[in-house]
Amino acid sequence: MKERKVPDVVARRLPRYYRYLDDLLKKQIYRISSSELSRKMGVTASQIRQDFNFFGGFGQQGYGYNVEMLHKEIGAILGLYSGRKTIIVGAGYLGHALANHTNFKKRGFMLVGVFDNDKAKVGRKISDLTISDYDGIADFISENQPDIAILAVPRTAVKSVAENLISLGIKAIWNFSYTELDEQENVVIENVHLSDSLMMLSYKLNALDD
Amino acid sequence: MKERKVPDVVARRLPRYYRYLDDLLKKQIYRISSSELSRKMGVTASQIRQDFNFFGGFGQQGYGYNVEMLHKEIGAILGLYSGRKTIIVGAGYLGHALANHTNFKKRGFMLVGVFDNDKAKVGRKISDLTISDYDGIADFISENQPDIAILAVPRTAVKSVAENLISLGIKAIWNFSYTELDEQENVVIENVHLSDSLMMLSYKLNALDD
DNA sequence: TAGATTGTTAATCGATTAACAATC
DNA sequence: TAGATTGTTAATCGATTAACAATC
Repeated sequence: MKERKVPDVVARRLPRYYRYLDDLLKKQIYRISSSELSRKMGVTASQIRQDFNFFGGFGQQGYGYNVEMLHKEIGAILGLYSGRKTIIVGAGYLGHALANHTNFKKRGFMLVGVFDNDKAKVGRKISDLTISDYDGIADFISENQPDIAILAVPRTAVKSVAENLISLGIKAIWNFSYTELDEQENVVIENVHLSDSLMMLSYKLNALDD
Repeated sequence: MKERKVPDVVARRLPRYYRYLDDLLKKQIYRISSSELSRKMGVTASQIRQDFNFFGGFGQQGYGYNVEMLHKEIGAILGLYSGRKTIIVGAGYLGHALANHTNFKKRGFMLVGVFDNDKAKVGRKISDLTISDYDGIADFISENQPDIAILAVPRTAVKSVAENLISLGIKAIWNFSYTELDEQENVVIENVHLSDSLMMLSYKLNALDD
């Protein structure tokens, strides 16, 4: 039951633990030891125990970990299943892909709106929602109070859209544009750089021949 | 001019350096010191110099770094601009989004084919390519010898498609499905877990209120 | 109880930062 | 040359691993 600040490196491992626990539940495995899990995940049992103990003792000596309980605890730490209202801004291919991302609902996020400034798109269906005009987003936000905005807009629009959303009360931005948004007081920014990932793949591919 | 093995943590910083150098060139800045760059990027100058020196001395005492040269060197380390032939498997929204990803071409990857097993999609245009039938992929690969495959297929199909592609000679897989592909001898796998990123955002949002 | 496995402390390893001599 | 800034070594810091006592 530690109160030390959680190192970033530990926090960033949580989603992966969560996925593996998901998997175990799907396979109806309800109990696991740190050493079994370490074999599955390719990390050390020591690291697993250290990591979990940043958040308190989830295990039991002589027994191991209860998968359901651990899954629930880590889900809670990650803030899942709290029904965060989420909107998507930008209904291009990426916006569509993200709207249809099934894990989304499964993780307890509530998609409540999709917006685009292209009048031709407004009114069309995306997943089970209707695309709304970006012009009306201020009213929508003040009425529905969503927390999270997913930005799938062209890079030229990102900065101004982000500023607008933040001024309207959005608390977290998941940004898929190449343009990196800077950290801000009281707003969570998560920049996804798909091209970084592709460059790493390329790097590893290059290294393969050495 | 070191020959030490490059730590993973250093390699994973390269794409970010590359992006910042891109930016500098766009702003017509052709010379920069480690301390200026450190201010821009929010890292220490020491780290920047250490990182670059894993790959050899790119700078000049008393002067700093030549941005164009550094950009080119890091690009080469990342294996960019080598015209790697790339195919996309799965022409859903995500496949479309990735095909239209402009950075893609800009980084020197050549998109040479898009495949889907849905006959209704075959023949349609995506970016400047025509969607081909997945049934013909073996012939295509043996003829064109692409290196990289981007997998944007449903999770149920990932494992079998990946195995098939590898057996046909694909050297690298950029996998967007939830199902994680395991490392393999002589094949580069890069798993993109979008939901991990969303979970981290959620975690940080949760932590905001503490 | 005996066996198993955690929680936690201590040891090791590696990464980051600081400092400065080399040199453009 | 004098000033600036790198490349690199040494010091510090933090993360990972090992070990084991606590305990279910």
